[in-house]
Amino acid sequence: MGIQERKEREKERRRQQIMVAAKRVFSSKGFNKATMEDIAREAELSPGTLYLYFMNKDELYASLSLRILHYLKIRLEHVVQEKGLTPEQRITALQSALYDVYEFDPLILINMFHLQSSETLSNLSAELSTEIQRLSRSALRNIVKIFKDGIAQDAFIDEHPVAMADITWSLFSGVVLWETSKKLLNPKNDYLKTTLETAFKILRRGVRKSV
Amino acid sequence: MGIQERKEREKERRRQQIMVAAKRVFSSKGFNKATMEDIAREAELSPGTLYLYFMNKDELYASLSLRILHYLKIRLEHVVQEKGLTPEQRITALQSALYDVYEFDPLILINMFHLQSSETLSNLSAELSTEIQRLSRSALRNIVKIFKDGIAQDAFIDEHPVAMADITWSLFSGVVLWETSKKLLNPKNDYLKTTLETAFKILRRGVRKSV
Amino acid sequence: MGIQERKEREKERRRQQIMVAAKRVFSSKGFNKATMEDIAREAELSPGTLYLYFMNKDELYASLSLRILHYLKIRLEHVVQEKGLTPEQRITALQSALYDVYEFDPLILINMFHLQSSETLSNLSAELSTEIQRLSRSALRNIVKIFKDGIAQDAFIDEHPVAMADITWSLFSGVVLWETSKKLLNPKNDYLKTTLETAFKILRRGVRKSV
Amino acid sequence: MGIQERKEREKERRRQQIMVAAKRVFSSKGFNKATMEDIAREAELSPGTLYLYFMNKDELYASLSLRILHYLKIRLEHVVQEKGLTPEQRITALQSALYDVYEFDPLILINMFHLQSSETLSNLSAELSTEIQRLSRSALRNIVKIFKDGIAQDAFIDEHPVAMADITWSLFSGVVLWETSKKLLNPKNDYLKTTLETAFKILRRGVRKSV
DNA sequence: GATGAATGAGTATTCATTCAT
DNA sequence: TATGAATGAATACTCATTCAT
Repeated sequence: MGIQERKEREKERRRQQIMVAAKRVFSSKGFNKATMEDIAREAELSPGTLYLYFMNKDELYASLSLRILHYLKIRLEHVVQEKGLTPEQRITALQSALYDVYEFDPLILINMFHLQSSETLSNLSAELSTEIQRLSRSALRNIVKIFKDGIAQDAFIDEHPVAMADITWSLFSGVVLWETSKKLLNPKNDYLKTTLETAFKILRRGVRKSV
Repeated sequence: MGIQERKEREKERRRQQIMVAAKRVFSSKGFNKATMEDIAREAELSPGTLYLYFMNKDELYASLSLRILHYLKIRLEHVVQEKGLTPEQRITALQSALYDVYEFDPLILINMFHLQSSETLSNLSAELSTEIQRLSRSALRNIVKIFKDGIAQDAFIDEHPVAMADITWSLFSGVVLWETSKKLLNPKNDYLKTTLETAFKILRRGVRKSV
Repeated sequence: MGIQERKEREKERRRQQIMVAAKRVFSSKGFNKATMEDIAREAELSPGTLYLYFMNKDELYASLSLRILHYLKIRLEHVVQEKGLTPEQRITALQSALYDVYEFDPLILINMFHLQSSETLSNLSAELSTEIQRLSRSALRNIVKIFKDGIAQDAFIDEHPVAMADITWSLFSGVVLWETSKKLLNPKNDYLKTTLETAFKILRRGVRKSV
Repeated sequence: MGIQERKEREKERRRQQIMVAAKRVFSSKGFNKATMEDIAREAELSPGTLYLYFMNKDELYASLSLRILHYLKIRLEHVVQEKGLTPEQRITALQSALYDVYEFDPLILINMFHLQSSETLSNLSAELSTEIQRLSRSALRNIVKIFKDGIAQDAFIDEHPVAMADITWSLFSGVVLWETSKKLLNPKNDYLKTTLETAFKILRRGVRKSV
């Protein structure tokens, strides 16, 4: 391992350390109320150091989304590559993958949904912004593939598969947002998992080609 | 018309004037970047005057959500009261009502979805917060009714109708958020309406009781 | 009674109404935290009306001092005019008069002490400012007289009587301020009356010409 | 000197720098009209920096009182510890100590008297508020001791020594307030020192046990 | 006279970011 | 690299005062 590479690794480790701290702080205080000093304290670093690894607060925030998008990408690739599944089984696998993504980092996922249509995108470096879009697209493409295959195998109705992927993703994020908000107001309300199951059950029935 | 009533009306007109201005400013700048002074300027009033009609920035913001929730409530009541519709037709009517709500005020609707799982709820006056919840619940109850009736008439599968209502609402908000965010990144992407149609088509098929 | 005079009286009555309200509000909130609207509400008038009777907040505040200074003036005149008192008895009568002034309006008296060396004097109308000084001087002159007489009758030591009057007034206001502040911190501490008695006892002994 | 200690010193120096500036500004403009920006400018610092050393405006203000109370405490300890003084000489030493305190910082002392019965106490940190009370009490206790000793030595009349200490302190603060306010109105009036001397002369005579 | 809605100048405080060490 | 003290721009909110009715 060259010295260059070692440095690279060390730098990456630091980035991770900061992101872990940022995740905790953003999750508990929300983006606006979380201060850079909060994050620095949580990471046991000084505020100045954060700026050696991230251009600004927005970019630090966005990098968290990146992390979960990475995980999403990988999980969806697995779903598509899994062998021997019927199209409907593959949707079930997709559902399960999405739920894993939710569990990987529930609060960041929700923040990410916020980020998507928000005021923050303009502050990001072009690089980061591109990367986020690349990952999102890759994820969506894999979902599209599931529907395409289903249609090709005459298992699914012949709707536009891109739209069907969008709908699936919308359904997932909508349920997560809505159930989370209900739970915020009333912590006893924890039906996310069963609601998600019912949602996908309806989805599967809705796209299934009846004979 | 008594003098009391006239004043009441005048006051309500002022509130509307401010809300219209606030809507424009919040829509174009987002909540955080919009300043009270921006809104005052847009409303051709002084900053102080805003505080005669709204306790603080959060409350002004939330009152915009209230307005659209009122509209939602009324629209959904109509859907439920409409005579002579089959359960599936009623879902179609629901879809169309929801789309109207979206058109009534697209940006505020989206902001409201954001608001739901956000940091802002604590600053609201108890009164306003209660009102928001009351309207949301009333809206949901009407959607539940559609599914209950459908099940009672043996037209829909026998899933928990509350969950089905949640899913419908999630589907709607998810599609609106997702399509809007795609459109933000690429303004040519305007598939919201058709995506929503496909989504509800799948939904109707998904809940339909096959013979 | 001419119409002019009736108007004059009506106006004076209104001023009193406002001053009573102002006294309550200033006493409970202090000068800075009391708003003109608070006072208007307490007086069951509109804010604008206050400005028909008082030039501004400072002047309204100062007029309260005026009221207590009037009372002080009258009380001290009585002390000096009372017949057949020895010089020491007259100091006792003075003490009792001052205590009455304190009771006439405890909080305003304290506020008045504040006013005297404060930032507020410049805003007052020349008229009001002059009046306040006129009354203060008249009060002090009467105290001076007591000491002058005592010296003339060879009952008091031959110190500068103006200084002795200043000291008496200082002693009174100092005790009131100090005991009040102690009572603020610990409401059970209510020794003002007895402390004042001891103070004047010492004063009498201090100025008495020993044989 | 450790690095820790050096930092501590540097920090204390900064606090002093700010307090010196604050004193100037508060003295010339009064509490309400002095802005934090004024003070920052006077201290040649930015407004934000002030908040690194003081929680808020009230606390900065109160810290000035603290400074003079420290001085008072030390001066009174000396008076009590001084050897070989008769009780009356000790009162004279007390008078001279109090006058030193006045000269140490005339305007802040006066502000402190104002503060005592004012609206400001609630905003202070518990810590600061406690410290102020602790110092005040310590000061008073030493004055009490002088009178107790005088009584014990049969030099002073047998009045309650706590009351006598309160009266002494009241006399001092009353004279300072009153003479200062007279001087404000008429700058030629500068009799504070002689009035204070007369006041203490009367006090000494008043508490002296005549044979 | 009386009103009270509207004004708008005024300010304490926060916090992302920088930069000398 | 890392620090953390210093920065200073930015802003929600208040309230004495005015003036059209």
